[in-house]
Amino acid sequence: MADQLTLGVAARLSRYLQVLTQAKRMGKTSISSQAISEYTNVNPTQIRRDLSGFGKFGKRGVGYDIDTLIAQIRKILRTSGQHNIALFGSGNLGQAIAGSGAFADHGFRVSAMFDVDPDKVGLRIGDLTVRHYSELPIVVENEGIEVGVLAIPAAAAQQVADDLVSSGVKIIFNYSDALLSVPSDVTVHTSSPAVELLYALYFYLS
Amino acid sequence: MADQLTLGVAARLSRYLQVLTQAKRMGKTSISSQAISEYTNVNPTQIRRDLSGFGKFGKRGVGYDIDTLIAQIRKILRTSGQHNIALFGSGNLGQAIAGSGAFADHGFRVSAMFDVDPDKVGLRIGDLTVRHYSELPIVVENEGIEVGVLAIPAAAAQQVADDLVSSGVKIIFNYSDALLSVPSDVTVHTSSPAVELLYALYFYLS
DNA sequence: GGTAGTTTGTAACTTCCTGATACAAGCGGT
DNA sequence: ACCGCTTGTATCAGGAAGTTACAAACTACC
Repeated sequence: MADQLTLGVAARLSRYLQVLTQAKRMGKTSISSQAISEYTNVNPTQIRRDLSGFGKFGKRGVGYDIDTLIAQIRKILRTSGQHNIALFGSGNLGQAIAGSGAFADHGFRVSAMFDVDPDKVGLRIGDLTVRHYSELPIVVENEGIEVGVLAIPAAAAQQVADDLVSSGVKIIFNYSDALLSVPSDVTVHTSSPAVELLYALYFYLS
Repeated sequence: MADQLTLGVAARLSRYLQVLTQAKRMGKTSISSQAISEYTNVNPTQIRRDLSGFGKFGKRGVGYDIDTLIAQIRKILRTSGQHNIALFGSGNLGQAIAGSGAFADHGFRVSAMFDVDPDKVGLRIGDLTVRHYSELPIVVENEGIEVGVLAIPAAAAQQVADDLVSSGVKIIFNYSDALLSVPSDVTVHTSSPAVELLYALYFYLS
C-alpha cells in the first residue's frame, strides 16, 4: 500500500492525538485549533488545513469535539482498534510501563511480559504473569504480537531484537541505549529522552 | 540570543547525537554519513550539508570521528557541560530513570529526587537520597536545577509544574499524561511513547 | 609509488512543504 | 437580530529538503 500521508502530516497528526488524549483525560470535551496550537507549536491554520484534507470534523464558532477527532485521526492513521505488544524486562522500567495507562489509552494492549531471570518468571504484575523468554516465539504466534518493547539492558537488546525479527515482529520500541541492527523492513524506534531534552534546552538557551 | 538553527537542523543534529552516542557505546570510533543515514532515515547528503555548515569535521575516505563529532554537535547546540535535573516521584519510573545512564550520557546529572510519601523520603536510590517535596525551592536554588522531570501521577503534575515555575525552572519533562498549563516562557516536553508507536505503525502498515 | 575505492565537502537545480494573509460561511450566545 | 468566535479554504511567497554531480582527500592494496 502506498503512503498517502507525508512524514510531516503523519507526525503532526500524532502530536494532535497526544494533546487530544491528554485534554480528554483532563475532562475537556471540545477544543479549538487555537488551543491545540498552543500545546503543539503548530500554526492553527496548518492544523485546520491538515484536518480539512480528510473531512469537516469541526464546528464553526465552537471547535472540534475531542472524542470525534481522536476517532477520526486514528482512522486516518489506520491505527484504530487494538494492537498487541510484548514487553521484555520486568525491572523498574518494565513494571512502570505495564502499570501505566500510557499505551492502553492509544489502543495498545500489553499482552505478554518476558524476563530471563527465574526469580521474576511467574511474578504477577497487574493482570499479567511474567513468562520465560523462551516462550517468545509461541506467544508472538498465539497472541498476535505486532510490537516488541525492550525494557532491558543494552547488552541483551540485540539478541531479543533478532529473536523478535525471527518470529515475524516488524516494529521494535527500544528503551535501551543499544544501537540495533535489523533488516530494512523492520522499524526500530529508540527512546532517548535526554536527546529530546537537549533539543528543548537549545531553544530555551536561544 | 537569537536562534541560529532552524527547527529542522536542530532536530536532525539531536538525532545524529543520539545515534553517535549509541554507536560510541557499541565500541565504534568512527562513522560515515551513510551509516548515520541508515539509522536516522536522513539523506547522507543532508547530513554532510548540516555538518559542513559549522566546520569540516570529517575525514575524506574515512568518515567522522565519533568523539569529535559528539563534542562538536554539543557545542553547536550550546549544550556542552553539565546540566542539573530534579526528578519527581520515586516509584518504578523514577527509579528506572535514576538508575539508567540515559541522561548521564548526555551531560545531565540527576541532582535531586523528590517524593511526598513519608515512607519514600530518606530512601537511598543509587547515590541519591529521596528528599521531601517541600524542599523543592531550596534545592532548585542550591543545586542550580535547570530541568524538572515529572515521574508522578497525572493528578499531581500540575501542582509540581506550578511550583517548579515559581522556583524559576523553565524546562519541564513530563512523563505523566497530564496536560500542563505553564507560562509561555516555560517549555514542557511530554513523553508519549504510545503516540510515537502509532506513528511508526502507520508507516509500517503503509 | 601508483592506482582503485571510499567518503567528504560543496554546488546547482527542482520540488513542495510551511507560514502568512485573507475572508466567507456557520455556530452560539446575548 | 446581531455580534463574536472558529472553521474551512484559497492564494502567494519563502525556504527547506531531496537529487544529482563532482572534485578533493584519505586508505589500502598491489
